[in-house]
Amino acid sequence: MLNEKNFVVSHECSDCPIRHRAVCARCESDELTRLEEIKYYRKFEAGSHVIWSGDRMDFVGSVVSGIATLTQTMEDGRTQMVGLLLPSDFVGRPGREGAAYDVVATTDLTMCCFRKKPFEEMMQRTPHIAHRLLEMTLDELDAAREWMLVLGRKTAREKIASLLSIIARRDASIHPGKVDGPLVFDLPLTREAMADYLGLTLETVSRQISALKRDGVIELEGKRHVTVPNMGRLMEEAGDDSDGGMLV
Amino acid sequence: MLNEKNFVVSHECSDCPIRHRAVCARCESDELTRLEEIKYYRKFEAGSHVIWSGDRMDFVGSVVSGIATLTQTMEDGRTQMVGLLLPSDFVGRPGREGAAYDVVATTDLTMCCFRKKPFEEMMQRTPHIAHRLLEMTLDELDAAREWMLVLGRKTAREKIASLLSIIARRDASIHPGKVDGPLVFDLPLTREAMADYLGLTLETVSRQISALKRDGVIELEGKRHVTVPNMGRLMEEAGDDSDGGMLV
DNA sequence: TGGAAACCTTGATGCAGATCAATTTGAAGG
DNA sequence: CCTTCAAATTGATCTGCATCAAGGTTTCCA
Repeated sequence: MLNEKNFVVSHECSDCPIRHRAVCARCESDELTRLEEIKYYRKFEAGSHVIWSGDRMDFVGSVVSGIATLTQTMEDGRTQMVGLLLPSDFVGRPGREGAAYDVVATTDLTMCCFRKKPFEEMMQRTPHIAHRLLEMTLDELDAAREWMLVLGRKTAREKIASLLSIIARRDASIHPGKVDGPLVFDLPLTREAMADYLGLTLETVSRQISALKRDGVIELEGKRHVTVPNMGRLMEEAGDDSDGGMLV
Repeated sequence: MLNEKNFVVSHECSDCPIRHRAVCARCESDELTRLEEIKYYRKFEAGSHVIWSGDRMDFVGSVVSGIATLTQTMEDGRTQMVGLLLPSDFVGRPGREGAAYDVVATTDLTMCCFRKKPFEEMMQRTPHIAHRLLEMTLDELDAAREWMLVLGRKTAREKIASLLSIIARRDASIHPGKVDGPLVFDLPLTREAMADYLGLTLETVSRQISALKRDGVIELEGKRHVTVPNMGRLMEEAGDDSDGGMLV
């Protein structure tokens, strides 16, 4: 299971986002080397579980490519997505034994992982890694709380617009350049997964997407390919105050 | 405004929860002394703002007594509570300039504060403080995500039961002893504040509380004084899987 | 090339919770 | 003790989303 250790990349590494987002913002190169020693890659098929809620979780890591979701489920089967993991997002709970949620790959997924024990030891030795993790956890907390407003107070149409707006902005930040003009992207989620994120049913999601399309807020080609001709308009529909912060 | 600095207490201090919950789990006494030097107390009247969303926030701290809430508001006035601060809870975002939410005292409130700058410097010098903060932030993240399930997927009755169950458990952990038997506490929130937490209207909150009372799940004396004769029953009503974790 | 399975759309109907509207309760202050 | 005002309750009605149901599309594999 835990194989592919000692994967070596150059220190200018660009294939592993954890270097930039999670850990190595200000790393010295010998720290990088130590990280390389405990680093390995894992691949998951679309639909498979990365980890089950409650299971022992012996790694931390970040998404290299693909999409994963964090979900909670009640005994009777009602489920709520509590997080969306896009490339460069971090997963893991340093200092915690078990996983708190199901982590599911919704597309084929590659993750860059570090075994938890040595990662935690490295955290002890290099304080700025702990700071970077605190930073990231605060970001996630902000995103979760922003999402509480969406779940608690927004209408179905606003919820859909909020989700599209998040995905559009995330996508735009991954493929930079082309600052203005229409945004184009593919929805990485099924209607059902969107419903689980938004606290709706898949039928309502479908209807509201059709409505936004009918009203010219978005254009759809097939079921997944979206064009947003006017991002400002979409954000108005989401009920966001003007340019708002990054979610998720 | 920022006065009462250099408040001095003995190192066996029991009046300031930050010592135990936030910072000083494993402090050496000279670190405690340094903390004493930047520590001060602030009092707020019921209904007043501790901080406004977006304002510069130059302190961190923890609740000594009273209740505060974290809320977000949309332009049209819809509001969603995103956190509930009970005694011993920590507020503050080390490394962040501004406040992300309104923090409002819902009862008279006393906070134990540390000026942010020196607090952050102390964090640099004493790694276990950073670890403790990461720990606490992960707890808050869990609570926020647990609450996303409540907001997105639970019925009004389940939402009320969930909130009562959180408050009951928090209250029980503050006043320990009396392990079993009925739990008794006072609701620290108005019906409207509960509605803002639960994504409901105050009328629905009132109706569902009446219903839980009618069905014998809780007993009410006046509008605020609650007795829970059977905690297990309340948690069933909340839809929680058996004994579940601590929220908030 | 055809058939199955997964995914999506659209329609009809029902209901939980919102909204609108009176009262009632209870605490604070004169 | 009476007045006042915020907080809470309760009722009547409305509506947005869920639910139930019936196709339609796309993908993939035989």
